[in-house]
Amino acid sequence: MSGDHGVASDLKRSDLARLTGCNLETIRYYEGVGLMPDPPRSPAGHRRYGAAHVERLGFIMRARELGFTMEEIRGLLSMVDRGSHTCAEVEKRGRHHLDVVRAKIMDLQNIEAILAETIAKCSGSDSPECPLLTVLSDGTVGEAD
Amino acid sequence: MSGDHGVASDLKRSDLARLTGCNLETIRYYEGVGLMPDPPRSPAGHRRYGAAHVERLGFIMRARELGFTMEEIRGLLSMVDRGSHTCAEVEKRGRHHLDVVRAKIMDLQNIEAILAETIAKCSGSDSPECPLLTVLSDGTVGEAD
DNA sequence: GATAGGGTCTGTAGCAACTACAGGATCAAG
DNA sequence: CTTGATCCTGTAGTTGCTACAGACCCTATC
Repeated sequence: MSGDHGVASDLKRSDLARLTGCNLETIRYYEGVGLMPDPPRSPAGHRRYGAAHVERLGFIMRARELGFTMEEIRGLLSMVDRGSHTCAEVEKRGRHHLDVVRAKIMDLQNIEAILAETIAKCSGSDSPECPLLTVLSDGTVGEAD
Repeated sequence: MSGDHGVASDLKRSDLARLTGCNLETIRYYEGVGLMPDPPRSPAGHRRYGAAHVERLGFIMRARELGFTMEEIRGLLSMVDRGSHTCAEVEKRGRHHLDVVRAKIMDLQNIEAILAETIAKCSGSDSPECPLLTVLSDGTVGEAD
């Protein structure tokens, strides 16, 4: 090997998958939807990746972990690709996403409260009477305790 | 009209949709996947619903609002249909679902914390330097403040 | 009785965001 | 040179709907 500098620049798809933790097939999917660039190919047509691909896929995966949608990621990446990004714009998009995340948390907390409250009233017996079924049947939450 | 008793028992699909707030097409979908029974038909083949259908669809929609999956709802409904349900069993399933909901909340709260912490460091300027982009590029959260 | 406009019927395609397979080509080791 | 692993492509499946096309039917009006 000539010059082992951390990340080699002749990676197979499976190498990229292993290095990033991304699913093998998902790499091809991201290529198909335009999030990852079409990589160079070996003479036999096999994809060859380099350090830049590792970085880009890492970016995508971290964005996914933070719950960004593919459209949002596409937007962020294309700004960066064009070099036209500013902290102000990125922050704006980040805040929007944060709002969405907070809204989802609140939805789930509502659900959590109703479930917890209802289940707390369950007898756990063999009776067919069940507060949870009542809530589902009637929509009556927290009434007539 | 002969005897207007609250909910008529000769409802069209659009009536059922209106009464339950369910989307028109979704009713057909629930029928297709077996959550709703095949309703009786008018001579011309049009679906005719009654009070029992309104109740059942209401059950399904409330369960969906609480985040139950279709498989979970299918399980609950088939227990009730067979009359083989007990509060103990329903509670067990409810608690399992509650665990899932709580896990989702925790995931989202993690995301929320990282996003909020990172965005708080944004300058909001026209500079291309951006803490959020740094996090996405490097995965370095909350380091070197 | 004819017609215009709605509603209903069926099957099917589309959405997000992947994941998994089938069937063939290619590579790397023994 | 053969074997098994990996790679290639295209396509279908997942969850839970939603929406459309094109054909039928129902009701009201003239």
